[in-house]
Amino acid sequence: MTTENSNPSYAGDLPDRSLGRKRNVTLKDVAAHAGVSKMTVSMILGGGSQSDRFSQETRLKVQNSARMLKYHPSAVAQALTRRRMNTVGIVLSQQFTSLLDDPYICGLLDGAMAVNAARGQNTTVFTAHVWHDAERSVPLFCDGRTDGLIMISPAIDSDVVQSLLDAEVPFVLVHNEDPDPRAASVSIDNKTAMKALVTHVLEHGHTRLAFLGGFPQSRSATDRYAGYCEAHALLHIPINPQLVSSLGYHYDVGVSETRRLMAMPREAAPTALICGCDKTALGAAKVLKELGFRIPQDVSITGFDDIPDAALLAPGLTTVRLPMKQMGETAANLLLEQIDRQEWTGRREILPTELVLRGTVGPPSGK
Amino acid sequence: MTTENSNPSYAGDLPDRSLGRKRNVTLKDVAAHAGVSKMTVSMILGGGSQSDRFSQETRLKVQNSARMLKYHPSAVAQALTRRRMNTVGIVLSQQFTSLLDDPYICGLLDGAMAVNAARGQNTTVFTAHVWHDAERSVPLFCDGRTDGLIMISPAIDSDVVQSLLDAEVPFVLVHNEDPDPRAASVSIDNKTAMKALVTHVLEHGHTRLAFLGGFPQSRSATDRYAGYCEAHALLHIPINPQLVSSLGYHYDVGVSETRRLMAMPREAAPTALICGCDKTALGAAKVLKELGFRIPQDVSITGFDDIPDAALLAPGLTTVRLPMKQMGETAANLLLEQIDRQEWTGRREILPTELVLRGTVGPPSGK
DNA sequence: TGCCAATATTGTACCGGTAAACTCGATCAT
DNA sequence: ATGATCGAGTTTACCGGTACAATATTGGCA
Repeated sequence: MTTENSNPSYAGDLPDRSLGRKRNVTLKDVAAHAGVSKMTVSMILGGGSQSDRFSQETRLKVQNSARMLKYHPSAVAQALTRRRMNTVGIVLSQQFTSLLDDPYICGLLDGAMAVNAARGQNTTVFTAHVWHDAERSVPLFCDGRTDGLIMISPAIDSDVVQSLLDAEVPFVLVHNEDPDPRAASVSIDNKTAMKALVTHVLEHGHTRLAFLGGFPQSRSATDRYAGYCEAHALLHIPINPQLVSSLGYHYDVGVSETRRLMAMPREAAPTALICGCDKTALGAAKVLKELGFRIPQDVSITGFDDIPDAALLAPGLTTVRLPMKQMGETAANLLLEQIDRQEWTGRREILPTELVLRGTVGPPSGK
Repeated sequence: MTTENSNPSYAGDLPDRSLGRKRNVTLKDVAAHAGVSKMTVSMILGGGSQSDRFSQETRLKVQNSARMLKYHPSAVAQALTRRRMNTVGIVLSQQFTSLLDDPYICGLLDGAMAVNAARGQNTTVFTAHVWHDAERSVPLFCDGRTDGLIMISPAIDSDVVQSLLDAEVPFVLVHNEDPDPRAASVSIDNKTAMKALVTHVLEHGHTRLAFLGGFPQSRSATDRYAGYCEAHALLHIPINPQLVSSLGYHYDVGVSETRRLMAMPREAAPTALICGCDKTALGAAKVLKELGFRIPQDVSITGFDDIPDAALLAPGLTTVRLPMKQMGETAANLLLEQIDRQEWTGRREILPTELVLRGTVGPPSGK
């Protein structure tokens, strides 16, 4: 008799007559509906070992009520007590539209998300429209909506880094040109990669290799240039400064520089074009074809990045593949470790790249 | 004398000796440091009209303390009381990597984010890896970390939509093939767009237009096909079913179908290729060139979407531009309206597209 | 002198959860 | 018989903020 009167005082489906605000179903509602206390519900639905402590009967009662009322726990309330949102933020320094020019970022995001998911963390992505404006973006990063950040950007205002450091928010810099040594970071080894690529070209017998580099302010650009130089030094081949430029990573640069270079007298013109990135290479290839040069019979050409279009070029572009996915994974692991251990490291990871040999490099013409 | 002893009992810079957990600076800390109550701090830092009620002196004192202690309000705690996170979630149905194949999504994101920012809302982006798995993703959407959602996907499991509806989470479907009528949605007018494009081609005098469409399960594909048909009907030109296929929106489909079509006898082969999307058109164009057909002198060709590569084709691809940015803006506005008014509409917005006439359409050869 | 309004500030009760200690009856070993 | 242990929940006190009502303090004015 006494055991029969469960759900005694619950009023039934309340249609929420508080006109204005929307009321969510809370633990308390479920508790009332099931005729138990809040804690009981919390522990049972919270899952894990906690729910073993309750009788089968109670457990079912609670689970039923939760289902009936369509209860969803509030991540916000949970985060408040647990001091943990179980969410990692990824910050992009660009608008999404310009992601199009930086396709590898997507691979990076996928890698990071996969690791987060595997470790039970959610991922959210922000873009810092007003990147330079620390006032605007930093609060967003420090307000507890994420437990840590993966910051993807070649350049970050030192103010922002300082704020993050001050706020003791765990974070990892990815693809940063010159990361703050106090922060964890993940980068690639531009110099070694370019050195290997240029060596590969030199070994085909070329001696006049043009270099269409990025802006000299950019660390990655100078590193790549250093790789170009080292490869030449290694094989004792002199560099002709006239063949070296540093006008940025753009399709149009490939176009204009190639026009300039190929207008040089036959015996001075380069027989190979080392482009700072694939987009430049694509621009260069287009001009080469227009001018009637065959690739690689007349002129060899290389890129850097391995964007999707690189494989579609005919012949396929010989280039360097960046380990995007692996960078994302490394960053996520590095971050989650910091979060779990509650200690900030300045560890710097530098990942190796991979040479992708396709069809745009061959021996120089006449050999 | 009495006014002089402010900050009486505050202990100074506490180095947080609670070993384990990280303690954030809270309102209480600032209050103690400034020698006022929590409420005073909350109201002053909360800004707006509230802070006028306090004396200049108190205000400065509080602001100073906040700055010294590097106080950042907890978005989580604020959200709990305000019942509002001031954050809009954008859900992508794909991995980021495949964003590369869908460049227009980026424009969409930018448009939505711009509106959100202008209306004082933050934006966060999720991807639903396990899209079909409602169990996994729905909790994330209903747990209060966002105030509403913009769901970008051609197809959404009806379970998910139902859950969202049940949870009374405001949301807008974007780019959805066949949106639930109870939900707000933003789409484009595929049929009208394709009709205009095909009419444009027919008006050049073509009579054999191949159609390389998407899968017939997809609403957008059937709509585009309907546009193709209507244009023919309007100009009283019969359709040859042999020239129509529906093998999906892929580069490779463009390649293989074009090979098939152009192998037909001269007087049966199409003089124009209407491709379901730009990628297909790019594949088709490549084959056409390989086979020695000139565009548009021998064969005309059209795309759909206006991806960046479309403009780089030589000659530039005649295609249809989707109003990506505007879609994002519309979606965001629709969503924020729902959030503000706390009422869910099933309003459906259908946005017009724009014809982009470049160089791949001309009169059929022989005319 | 005393009362009211305006000014400046504080106390209290939540928001929706969770950790940890506590209750209460039943079972168990001694 | 008797305290100890155990099973099955419940109570209390927060987490870090905000809304609202309550409380000093001051000055003006009849």
